[in-house]
Amino acid sequence: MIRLGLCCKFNEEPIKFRTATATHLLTLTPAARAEKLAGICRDNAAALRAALDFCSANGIGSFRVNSQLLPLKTHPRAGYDLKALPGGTATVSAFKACGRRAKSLGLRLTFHPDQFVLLSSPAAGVTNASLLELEYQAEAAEWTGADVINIHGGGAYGDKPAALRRLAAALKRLSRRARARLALENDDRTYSPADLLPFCREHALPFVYDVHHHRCLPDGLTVEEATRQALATWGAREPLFHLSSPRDGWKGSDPRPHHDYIDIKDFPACWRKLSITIEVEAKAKETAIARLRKDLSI
DNA sequence: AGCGGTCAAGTTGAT
DNA sequence: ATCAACTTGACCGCT
Repeated sequence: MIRLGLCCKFNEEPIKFRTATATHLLTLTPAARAEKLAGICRDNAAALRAALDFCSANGIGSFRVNSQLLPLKTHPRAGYDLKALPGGTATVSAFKACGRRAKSLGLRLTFHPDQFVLLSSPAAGVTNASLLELEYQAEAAEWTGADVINIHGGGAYGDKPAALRRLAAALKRLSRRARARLALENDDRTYSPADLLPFCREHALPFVYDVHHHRCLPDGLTVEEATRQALATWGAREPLFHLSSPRDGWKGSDPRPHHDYIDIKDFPACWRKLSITIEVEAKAKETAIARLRKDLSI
């Protein structure tokens, strides 16, 4: 019933995704730069394949793909087209093979663009860069069969309704494949479930419910009520939720940093019998999922 | 092999 | 003013 999801990387299992820095790449000749990027992308396709097989063999039903799968893909000066890199066509094929592999294993894949992807920003440059990044991730999602690209509401800029209006306008600029995968998640600073659920209903966007963020930024909704409303935004699709525990406990000075493991007391009782994906945001990664499976007896 | 400085990007709130 | 936090420390040049 419950599908547990691993986020981006491994704790003990030696599967690594590579990246690169723009500063270094820009010191290289164009040919050397292309070779370097080609090698990283090829290795990352192999790492993704290994990640899928590991998840399948270890009771992990979902894997979140790192935004740096194709590092610096949309960087203004170091950006590139994978197909134009040496061996790029074969690497695209390798990503598509990952998609077939995930499907045959029954694994769900997701993307979670990082904090710089903001569709509510008043700065046109920020929005444009965000749209470009979302289109890159949508293409990678299409290759690999990922069905969700999950982002936050972004900043409030002193006027939350105005920020949400800009977000709504930006949605119209997305391609079909990006728009069809987009989901919105509550954060722990600015956008609570109560802020985003009406917006998601209005724009037919699924809502990714992060219960840790909700406990850090409460809004009057109970966990049960937020859960119920979040489920409804997914229609026939499998809902996606997030779970983590506070590093220093709920009475610590800052409840937001994530713990290595999930404290089973933080697992909402009302989630137990749902058919959902729960992405486990615990720093001990697959080790934490193994422990949580034990605690849940699944 | 190991160490330390560095790394594309935005926004918020605690210090 | 600085800094940590956010899905994640990893890369790179030097010794």
